[in-house]
Amino acid sequence: MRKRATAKEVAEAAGVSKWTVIRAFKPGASITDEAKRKIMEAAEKLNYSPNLLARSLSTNVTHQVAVLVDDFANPQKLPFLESLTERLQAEGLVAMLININNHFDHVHALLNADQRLVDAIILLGTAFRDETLNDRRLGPGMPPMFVLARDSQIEGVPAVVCDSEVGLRDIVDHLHERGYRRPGFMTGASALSTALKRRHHFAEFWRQKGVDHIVDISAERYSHEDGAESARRYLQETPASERVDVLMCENDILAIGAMETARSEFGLRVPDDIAVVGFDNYELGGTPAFGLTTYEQPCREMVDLIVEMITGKREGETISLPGKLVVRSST
Amino acid sequence: MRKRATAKEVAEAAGVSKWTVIRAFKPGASITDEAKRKIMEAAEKLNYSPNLLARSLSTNVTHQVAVLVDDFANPQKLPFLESLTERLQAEGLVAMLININNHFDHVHALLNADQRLVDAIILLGTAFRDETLNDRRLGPGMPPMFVLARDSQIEGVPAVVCDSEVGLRDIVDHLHERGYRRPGFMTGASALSTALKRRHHFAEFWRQKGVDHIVDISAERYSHEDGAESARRYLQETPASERVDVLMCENDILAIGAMETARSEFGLRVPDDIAVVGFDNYELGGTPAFGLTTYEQPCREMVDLIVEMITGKREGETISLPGKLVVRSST
DNA sequence: TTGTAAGCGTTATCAA
DNA sequence: TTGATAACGCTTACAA
Repeated sequence: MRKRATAKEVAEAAGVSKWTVIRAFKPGASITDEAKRKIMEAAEKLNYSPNLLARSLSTNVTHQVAVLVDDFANPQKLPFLESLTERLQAEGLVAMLININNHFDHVHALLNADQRLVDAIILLGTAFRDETLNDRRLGPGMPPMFVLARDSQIEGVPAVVCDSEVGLRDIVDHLHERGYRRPGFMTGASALSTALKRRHHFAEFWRQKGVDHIVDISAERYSHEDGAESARRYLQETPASERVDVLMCENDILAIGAMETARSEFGLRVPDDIAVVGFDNYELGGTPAFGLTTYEQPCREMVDLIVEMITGKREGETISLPGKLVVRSST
Repeated sequence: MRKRATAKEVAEAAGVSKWTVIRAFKPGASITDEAKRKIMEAAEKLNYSPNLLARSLSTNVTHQVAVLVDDFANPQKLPFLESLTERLQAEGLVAMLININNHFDHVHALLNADQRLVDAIILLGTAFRDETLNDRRLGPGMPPMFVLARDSQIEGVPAVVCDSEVGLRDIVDHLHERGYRRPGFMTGASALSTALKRRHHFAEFWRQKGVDHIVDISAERYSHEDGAESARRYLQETPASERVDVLMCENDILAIGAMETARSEFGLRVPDDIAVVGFDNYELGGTPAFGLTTYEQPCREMVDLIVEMITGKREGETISLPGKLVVRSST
């Protein structure tokens, strides 16, 4: 077991008390330059740095934030993780990445984060069932929770999301203008509130344009294989004349899977035979091979807001940010 | 500030001493069933669970592992993060995700992990400069380090990597058999040892087949835009008759960028006019649009090995695992 | 089996 | 400015 130098040892080496050493490492503390110099010298020699664990035990602040993720198939997670860690670290916080996929019990993950005294818990786009938070194992004293990139109607849990209402209106406006009139909607896991909400807005805006019928297609999960598979099923069982002329998919990965199947297995031209729209603006959707029309989430701004809430620079509240319609060749 | 119940409070509620409470929460401890029952009851009522921070301070074991990542542009990071967190959590460990991109000082990240007393540090595919570890700020008592998915010739730092020698031999054998004779190699950041090594093996195996000249193309970073840009430059300044007939790219993302540019901007057919090979077997490379021939890293096995080393179930040593050639339509 | 004392390395608070 | 005391919540070792 490695051994770290302690403040006490540095104190002895520098000929002061350990409390003076502590002060030397505390930004605004009152200490003479001379004492500080001696201490820093001894500290460097002994390779001392404060033990953050002990500090946390005293202060009850860990500067750790748990980030719960359940869906690693969505490449959109990566830019979110990048921005999030970057912004957190800039605030002196560090992210504990917690995988809550099927293998793990969500409640257990929350309890574990609690036992580690994290300063906050972020649910990053997780398919969290609202009931989870009502589990009796979860006491009242949990760390503050925040939802990022997924709707939360959980009372008292602030969420920062991309405004699906504005987004879908923009999309439907665009599609209608382009002349599409037989829309379909592909969901990834339709039991989730986010999916339902997007589906709802999509239908609603089409209704306002006089289009009442939306074809529903559902994929199991948010992977391009599942997108491909559900598109395949739909195209197989639907004669060409009755097919949708535009397929809106809940995210880019599903859209790419659907688009690829339509093209390679059914010989359909995109967008002439069938147009495809995604959501998220995943990087590769923009390559010429796909040219996917999509809606871009304001990832950086969303992360900024969440981190401001966590650090207390901003009141915790649910915020919807508008994104940006990105029109490409698939529509 | 929220208040957690302590062992002492539970002890009072259950009418025992706090040490008995501790024992009730310690797996193999000697305690009567009756006492344990009473304690668990009181604990549940008070919503008590052990404070892991305090435990760590005493035991000097945090069950936390720092995972350093610098390149979030590579979607391959996601499956690695997924497997890694899954395996670590199965062992009762949790991952601290630390972003060490340009904005952050690598040495500082290491020191911070050290101050948090992490049990180990994993460098996940990071472009770590070997000098970093020689920084004088880094004392001898750092937590054990491990390199995952990138070569490390750092003394005493075990690495688990995909064997690039075997991989490149398989690739070159395949390409030669297909009749390609004018190979090119695209690196993402050629100063890195991994890139140099792959490039070296690629050239070496071609030499064994009697092909001595390799065209070098270098991209700035590992993004599909950079892959596209460097392919564009090369194709612009090279007459069709002198071009490579196969382009091996250091990873799939570069390959996809290059392939797309060749097709959409230069009207080249893949693989007839130019074949393209990637490395990693990134999920979307397999879609019909790309059909990218690539080499698959044994992600799960690699993670398994690293975690076994971390938990001490296996001696720490550098291990190269063979991957799997995945032949698709791009060659 | 259970209780006691000492210690982990810090911080907060107060006295000097 | 500095030193001392108590506390954070747990673990280990030992005694009852």
